[in-house]
Amino acid sequence: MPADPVPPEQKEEIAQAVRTALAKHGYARLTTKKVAAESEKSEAGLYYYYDSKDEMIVAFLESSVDYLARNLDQIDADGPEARLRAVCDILLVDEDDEAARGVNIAVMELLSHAPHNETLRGPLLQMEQHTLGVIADIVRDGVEQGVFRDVDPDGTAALILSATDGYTGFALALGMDGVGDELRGALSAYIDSLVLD
Amino acid sequence: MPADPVPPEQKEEIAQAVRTALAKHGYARLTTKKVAAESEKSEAGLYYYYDSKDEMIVAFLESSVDYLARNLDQIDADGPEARLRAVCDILLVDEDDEAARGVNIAVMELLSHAPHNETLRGPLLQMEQHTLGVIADIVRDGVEQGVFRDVDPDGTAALILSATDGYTGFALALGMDGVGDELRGALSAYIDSLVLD
DNA sequence: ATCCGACGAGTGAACACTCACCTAGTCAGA
DNA sequence: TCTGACTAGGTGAGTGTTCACTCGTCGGAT
Repeated sequence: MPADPVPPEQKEEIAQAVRTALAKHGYARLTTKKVAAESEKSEAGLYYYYDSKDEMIVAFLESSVDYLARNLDQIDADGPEARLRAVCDILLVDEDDEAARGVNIAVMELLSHAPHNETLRGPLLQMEQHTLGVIADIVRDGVEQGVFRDVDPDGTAALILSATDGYTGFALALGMDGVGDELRGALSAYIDSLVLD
Repeated sequence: MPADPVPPEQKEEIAQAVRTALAKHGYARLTTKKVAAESEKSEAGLYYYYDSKDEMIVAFLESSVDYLARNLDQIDADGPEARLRAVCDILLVDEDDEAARGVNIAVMELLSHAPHNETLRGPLLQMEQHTLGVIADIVRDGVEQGVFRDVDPDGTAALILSATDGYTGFALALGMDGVGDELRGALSAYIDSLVLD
C-alpha cells in the first residue's frame, strides 16, 4: 500500500507512459494494461507505486503542469509585447508537432472530464490559473509601462488563454488544417491592437 | 437489425436521454444502462432503434448540431456589428444555465474524443465549420460595407470560435467563476477594435 | 535471512450487446 | 363477429469480454 512518496524517476517514467497511452487511445479507452505496455513495467508493477489508475493519471497531470509552468517561466524575451507573443507561441501548439499535439489533446480530454472527476480538478485548476496569471502579469506590466492601451489585464488573459485552449480543443482534435495559421494571424493582429502607437 | 431510418420522435427522445446522461456522468462513464435510465425505454429497447452505443451518441450529436445551427441562423439583429455580438452571446454559454452548460461540456467531451473515434468526427466537423462560416460571413459583410476595418474574415472567425469553445473547455469545466464575465468584456472590446471609427 | 521491487496469473464486477419472449394492434377469412 | 396469423415495439434475463485491481511468489541486493 504505497502512499509513500513515489521516487521522481519512477514517477516520471509512469507519467510518460500515461502520456503516450493517452495520446494514442484517449481517456475513455485508457487502460492500465495499455499504460504498462508503454512503460518498462508490468501492469502489476504500476500498482507497486500507485494505488489506482486515477493516481497514475494525476501523476501525468502534475508532470505536465510542471512542464508547462517551466516553459512559461523561462521566457526570456524583452518587453511586454515580445513576451506576450512568446506566450502565444508556446500555447498555440504546432499542428505538425506530433508529440506536443498528443499531450495537449490529452490535457483537453482530462479537462472535459474534470466536471465528473474531482481528483483531476485540482492540478488542472492550478495549471490554468498559473497560465492566466502569467499572461495577466505581462499585460499589466505593458499597461503600466505605457506600451499597451489601458485594457483589462484579466480579460485579455482570459481571451488569449481561451483562444489557445479552444484551438487545441476543436481544430487540433478535428484535424482542421489551416485554422492554426489563421488563428495565429488573428491573434497577432489582436496583440497589435493592444499596442499604443 | 435496424438501419431503417429511426422515427424522428424516437430519435429525439434517445438523443435527449444521451444528452442528460452525458451531462451527468461524462463520456468515459457513459453506459447504455444510464442512457436507458434517462429515457422511458429499457436498455434493450434502445437497441431496437440503434445497433450500437456509438450510433446513439451520434444521434445526440446530430440533434445538437441542428439545434446550434438553427440558433445561429435565426439571429435577427441588424448590421454586422450587432450580428457579431449576437453570435458571441449564443456561443458564450451562461455559467448559470445548467442545461446549456451540460450540453456544451458534453460536446467538448466528444470533441476531445474525436481523434480516437472516427464516427464522431463527421458531425463535429460539420458543426464547427458551419459556425466558422457564419462568423466569417458576418465579418466579410462588415468589411465590404465599411463597418469593420480590413481584417481577415477567416482569421477573425477562428479567433472568436476558439475563444468561445475554449471558454467552455476550461472555465466551465473547472467552474472558474468570473472568467466568463472577463471574457465577455474582452471579446466585446475586441469587436470594438474591429469597428472603424 | 530479509526485504525491496517486480511479475504472472488470477478475480469479481461492469459493460456492450443478444435472445427468447411478451403485448397490443391490424387485418383476412369463415 | 370471432379467430388466428402477422407485425411493430418492447423487455428481463442472460453472455462473453474487458477491466481495475490483488495475490502468492520470486530474483537479487544487503
